[in-house]
Amino acid sequence: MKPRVTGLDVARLAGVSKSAVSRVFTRGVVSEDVRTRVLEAAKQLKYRPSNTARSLTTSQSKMIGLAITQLDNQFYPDVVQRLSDRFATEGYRLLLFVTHGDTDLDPVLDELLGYGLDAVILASSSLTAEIATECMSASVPVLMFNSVDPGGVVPGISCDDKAGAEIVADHLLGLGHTRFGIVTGLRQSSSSVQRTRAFRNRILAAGFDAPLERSGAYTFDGAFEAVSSMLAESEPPDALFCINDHMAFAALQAIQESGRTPGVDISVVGFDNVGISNWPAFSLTTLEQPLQEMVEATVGALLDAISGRKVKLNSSSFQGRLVVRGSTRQV
Amino acid sequence: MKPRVTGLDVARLAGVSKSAVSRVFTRGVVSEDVRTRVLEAAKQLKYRPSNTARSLTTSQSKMIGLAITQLDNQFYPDVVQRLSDRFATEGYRLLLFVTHGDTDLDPVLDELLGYGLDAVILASSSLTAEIATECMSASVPVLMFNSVDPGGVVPGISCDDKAGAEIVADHLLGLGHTRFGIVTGLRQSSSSVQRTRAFRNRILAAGFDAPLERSGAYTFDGAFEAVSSMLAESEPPDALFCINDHMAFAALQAIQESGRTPGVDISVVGFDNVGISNWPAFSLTTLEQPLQEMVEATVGALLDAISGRKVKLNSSSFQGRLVVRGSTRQV
DNA sequence: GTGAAAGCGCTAACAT
DNA sequence: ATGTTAGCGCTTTCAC
Repeated sequence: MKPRVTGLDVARLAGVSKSAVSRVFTRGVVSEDVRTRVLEAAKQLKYRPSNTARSLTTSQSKMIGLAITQLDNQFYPDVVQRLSDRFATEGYRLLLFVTHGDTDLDPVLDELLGYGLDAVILASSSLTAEIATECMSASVPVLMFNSVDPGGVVPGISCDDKAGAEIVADHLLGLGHTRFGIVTGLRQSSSSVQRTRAFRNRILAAGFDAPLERSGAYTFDGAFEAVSSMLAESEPPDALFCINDHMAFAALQAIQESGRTPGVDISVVGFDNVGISNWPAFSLTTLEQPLQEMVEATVGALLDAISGRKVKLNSSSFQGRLVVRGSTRQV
Repeated sequence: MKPRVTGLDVARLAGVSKSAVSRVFTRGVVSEDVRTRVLEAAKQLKYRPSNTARSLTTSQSKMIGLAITQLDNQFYPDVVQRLSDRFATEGYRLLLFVTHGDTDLDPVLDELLGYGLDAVILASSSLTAEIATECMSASVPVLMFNSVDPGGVVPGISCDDKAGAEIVADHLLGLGHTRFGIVTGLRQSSSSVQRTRAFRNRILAAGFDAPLERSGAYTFDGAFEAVSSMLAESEPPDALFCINDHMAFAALQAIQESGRTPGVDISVVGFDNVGISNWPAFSLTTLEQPLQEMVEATVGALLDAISGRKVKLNSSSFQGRLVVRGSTRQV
């Protein structure tokens, strides 16, 4: 239980003042002489400035809050990884708030605000609006990731769901499919709603029956169930659009289990292009989200907001691209 | 840019002193009357104690550092999720340090120590020893997760690799297999080394040739390559032990691509029992790590260390159990 | 039970 | 360029 090494210790050893030490570690103006002496003393003492104390004076914690769900959907670990990487190079770290459907929001809120985060990213489809407005009123920059605020007040970075779903529909239509099904996510999820609507409209506009719709609730089991039930219909779809890859994997397996072959008897398209989509076992045709671009935009926007360069964040959406693999009928 | 609401603001509104407010929010001794008035004022002002300021006085940040790699291996997101959940209920949050093979350690180290973390968990096979000793010398409790320090100085929570690998070997032996292969991880990874050694020894002890060994470098592609090359041998193995599930999935697919059927022509066993192991597409026989127990132990130990109840942490390992599925030959 | 005062380790004016 | 000073928002003796 040795007492913490403080800036004062370093100052004394280097024969300078506290402020000199501070300046060295904040890239302030210092003579080369002092700098080296301080650095030397610091190394000797193994001194590191306390981020906590620094936060108190600068009111910059160098921490970004990340609220996220569903780490079993590979899309999210990927998001975490990339956000963490980009922010790390900017000197920020992510403080994690993994939420569940049944998480009570209030305490989380208290915490979020209590930690003095420099910004908050909401990458979970639920619990967004409430927390977001609280953050905004506490003037903490907030951004939604991969979903958009229906109320239009919380800025968000997302994929162009409408355009993406239309590309998917067009692809399926182009393949000559005639009976469509769609596996949706959660009702409160903007992306699920958008993608579903856009897909449906496109199919209708092409003169076909409205797609069969079933919710997979964003879970593997839910989607498996949904697809199995669709396949049991008298006239099952010959083309399936799954709102995300995670559920598409379930679809693929439900189809196989029913004795059909994906890409032959029935086409399946996902959304995200997560890492395992290209595994031979799946070879999933999917609409790729430009994840790195989205992350880049998120980091950029938040950094702007933190530095005060740009007070008001605005939403932006990015265009995905279709990655055609074996799960859709070959022409 | 409204100024932060401070405890003093609440005190004034409630007509009490700063200390009274503090006591209310730290479960100190306060009269019921004061408590309600303070709470009332706090709510009205939307006051939350600053965790930063609190940290400075208490030297408890309520944050745990988590260093981790390989978020594309589902095992780790699962670890993150569970650790986050358990710690959250104890009032702690995880600060994330996602590292890569090429990450430069020094800056990460500075940060780790700078943030004033209450404890650190090292769940990445690399970069462990160096950081760990630094933490220990700064008297920050450290624990390795899912790997053990070869030097024996850093305490760790892990699965009993030796026992696990032996169970796997025995199972394969019991199935009547005769030619074995093993897909290893990284040389610097203790679990890889332990599992490999124990498996090999068991096979040798049973009177068979030493297993073919190939490194998959913990990556999908690496493992795919490794297995493909094994299958191209003149006498390919009829049973494969993959050091972890992530690589076992690659093995399964490499086998399929070679025209063979896992569970029929060749048995495959993994290690971890990650969420997708039971997906029909894989149906992977695997040695399940008692993850929740391990997490429980980690949280418990760290909490003890933080509170000072127990100064010296010790290592412990947990017994896994074999989950038999379709990827191994049916008897 | 409550308030006053000291101080956690740092940064940022302000002097010099 | 460097040192002095005054806090940042909180907890915690210490008196009362």
